[in-house]
Amino acid sequence: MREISIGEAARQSGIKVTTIRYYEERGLLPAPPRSDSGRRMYDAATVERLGFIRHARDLGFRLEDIAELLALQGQPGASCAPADSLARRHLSAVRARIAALHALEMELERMVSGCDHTDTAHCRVIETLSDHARCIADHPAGVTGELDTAGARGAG
Amino acid sequence: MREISIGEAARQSGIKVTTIRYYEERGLLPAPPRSDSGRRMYDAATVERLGFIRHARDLGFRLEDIAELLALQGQPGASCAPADSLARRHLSAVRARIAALHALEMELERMVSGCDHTDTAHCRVIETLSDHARCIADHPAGVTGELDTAGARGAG
DNA sequence: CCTACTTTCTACAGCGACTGTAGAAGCAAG
DNA sequence: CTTGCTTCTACAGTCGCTGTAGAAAGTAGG
Repeated sequence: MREISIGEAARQSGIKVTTIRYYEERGLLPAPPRSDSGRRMYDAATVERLGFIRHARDLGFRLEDIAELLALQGQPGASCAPADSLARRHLSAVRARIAALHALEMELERMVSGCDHTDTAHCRVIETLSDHARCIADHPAGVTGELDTAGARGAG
Repeated sequence: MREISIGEAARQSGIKVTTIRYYEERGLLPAPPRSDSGRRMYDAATVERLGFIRHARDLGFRLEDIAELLALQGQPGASCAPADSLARRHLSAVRARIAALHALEMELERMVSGCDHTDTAHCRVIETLSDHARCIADHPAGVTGELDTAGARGAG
């Protein structure tokens, strides 16, 4: 199974053609050999690598971190401490994000459940937003802003 | 208290000067009158409006939705159904996001807890990523990709 | 008045991870 | 040959800002 086209690689990995090219540009994939007419020709190993990337992306890792994980994967003798540490840091970020979203969830719940659906002059939603008394806005969680796009991938 | 400078408005609302200008550009704020030398002069009502925006942003509403909420706020007789519906949709998005992040959290937990810290050849983290057997990657939650930046604001 | 510092102004580039567009070329089938 | 799909490059757009550059205007102290 040599000579896999970019379209075929996309089908096998579940990553779009344009995204594959983007990963190459960002250094996550080596520049592959080209056909006479200039088309990218991939091998099975590269498609494997794409699977690794997809899985890591689905877990919300950033491309920069994925590059590091790929590098670690390539050195079979090295300590796995960096990979472990990276994953743990990411887990912390995910948890912080969940906590922050829980706070939002609660305030949003209070907002919509308290609305009696008459008109905007008495709308709880508008009222809540207009009233900037202290609420989550004043202690905006310890979220570092790191984790943002996890899980937002389309189902293809 | 007429003639509030942009810097003063920023201080009072907790929104940065550059962000206020950005909101104006995006149509969330009306273009304010200018001083002789061309500087923006705000009034108390606009600072109130900024407070509304900040609160809504802290709750994770998108600027486009905030513009709609602001418009609704401005028509005291209108039905609050659109605002209510918007808030409910947003709450659903937040919940979906939490669910997706919970799935990530669990897989990340399995990953880091199973790692025995020897070397990358046996690292559970690397292994898990390399093995693209079915997992969350294959049923990537019903997250629409809508909600992403909520709560990621700095503590200023 | 002069200097130094701060604020404000405009306009544009950059972030992250893509997605979409435009226009050209290659390739396979009818 | 034509049609239609794939691939190519290069660049703009998404979202909600943030940062930069360079200029002008304001404020405080000497």
